[in-house]
Amino acid sequence: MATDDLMTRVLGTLGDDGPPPVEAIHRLTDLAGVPESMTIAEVADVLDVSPHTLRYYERAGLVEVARDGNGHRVYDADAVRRLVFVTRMRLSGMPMRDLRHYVALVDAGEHTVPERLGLLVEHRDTIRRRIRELTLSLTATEYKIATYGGATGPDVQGPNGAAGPDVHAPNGAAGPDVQALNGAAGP
Amino acid sequence: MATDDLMTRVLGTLGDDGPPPVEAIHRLTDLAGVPESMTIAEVADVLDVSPHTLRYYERAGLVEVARDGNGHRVYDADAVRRLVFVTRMRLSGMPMRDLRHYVALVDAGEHTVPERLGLLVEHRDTIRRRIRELTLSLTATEYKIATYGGATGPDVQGPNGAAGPDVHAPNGAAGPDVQALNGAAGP
DNA sequence: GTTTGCCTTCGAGCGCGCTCGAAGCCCTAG
DNA sequence: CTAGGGCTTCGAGCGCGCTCGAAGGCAAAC
Repeated sequence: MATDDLMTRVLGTLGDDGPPPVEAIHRLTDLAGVPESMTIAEVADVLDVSPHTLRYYERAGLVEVARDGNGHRVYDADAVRRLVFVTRMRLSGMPMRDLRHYVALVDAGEHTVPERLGLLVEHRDTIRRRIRELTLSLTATEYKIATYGGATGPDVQGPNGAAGPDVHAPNGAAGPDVQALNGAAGP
Repeated sequence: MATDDLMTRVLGTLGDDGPPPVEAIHRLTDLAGVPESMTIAEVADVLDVSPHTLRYYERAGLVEVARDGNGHRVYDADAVRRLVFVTRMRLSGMPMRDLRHYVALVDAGEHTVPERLGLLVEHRDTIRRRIRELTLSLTATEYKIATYGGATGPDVQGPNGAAGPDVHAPNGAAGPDVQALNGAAGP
C-alpha cells in the first residue's frame, strides 16, 4: 500500500465530477494507524515522495527531524503531520519560499496567527484563480476536441510538409477547429 | 489596452464562480480588429508575454515568422493565431515538449489529425485531474481558514522560538486547525 | 550628425524544485 | 568474515522555461 499519494487516493474515492466534500479532507489524511515514529523510507512511502526530497525539505527548514543513535532520522507524529501539510501545500502550488515563510511563522509562536491566516487566504485565492484558468482552458480544449473532424468542410490545403508559409491550422477542414482556441469569431 | 492577458480579460468577464460558458471561448480570442501584420512588440503586448519569450518560442520551433527588409519579425494572422494557441496551451500547463510535438504534427499535414486528437484528449485529462487536485486543496485550505481561531481552547505552548522540539501546530488553540490539513481525525 | 529607440542574433544565466552521486557508517544475513 | 542494503552528509547537476546582456543595425527625431 501507499505507493500512490494521498491526493490520488482521495481522488480515487471521489466521483470524477462530484462536488468537493469536506469529509474527503478527513479521509484524506487519516493518520490513525501510523506508528509512533517512522523511518525516512516509511515517510517517503506514505507521502509518495523520495527520501531525497524529504532530506531536501529538512535542509530547506520546513521541518526538524530527530536522529537515533545511528544518526538516522526518526520522524515523530508531529514531523509527519508537518510533512503532510508541506506536501499538500506543495501539491497545490505553494512555492517553497512561501512555505518557508509560513512554517517560520508557525515556529515563531501563536502571535503570528493573523499573518498566517493572511498567507492562507492569499493562497486560497491563488488556487481559486488557477482553477478558473484551468476550467476555461478545459472548456477550450474540450471544444477543440469536439469540433475536430466535425463538419468536414472544404479542404483548404493539401499536405504541405515544410514548403509553404507558416501554417497554423491543423487542417482547412474542421472549420471552427483551431478557431476555438486560436481566435476569430463564431463557429 | 492589452496590458493584461487574454485569460485575465475573459476571467474578468466571468462571475468568479460561474459555470464555464462556451461563449467565453469565442470572446476569449476575438482577433477581429487585429492588423494584417504585427511587430513583435505588438504581439507581445496582445499576448502579454515578452518579446524575449516570443523569440524563444520561435527558436523552439513553435512558430515560423517572416522578416521584413530590415530583418525585423513580421507576424501575420496565422503566426498570431498560432501564438495565441501556444500561449493558451502553455497557460494550461502543457509542457514545451508536448507543444513542440503538437505543432510538428500540425506542420506535418492533415494525416496527423488522429494523433493530434490523442494529444488533446490526453491534455484534457491532465487538466481535469489538475482541477480535481486543486479543488481538493482548495477545500482543505478553506477548511483550515474557517477553523483558524475557531474555538480557542487551552493554550498548549507559549512562544517557543527555536528552543523546543519540532513544533508543527500553529497553536494548541485552534484544535482542528492543522488537523484539517495535516491529518488526524475529525474536528 | 547624433541621439534615441527598437529591432536583430547569440549564448549565457537564473530561479525553482528537486535529483543524484560519492564516500562512508552501521546493522544484519549468510 | 564478508557482503548487502539502507542510512548519513555534502555538494554538484539537471530539466524546465524563460530572461537577460552584449554587440550591432537601421530609422526617425532633433
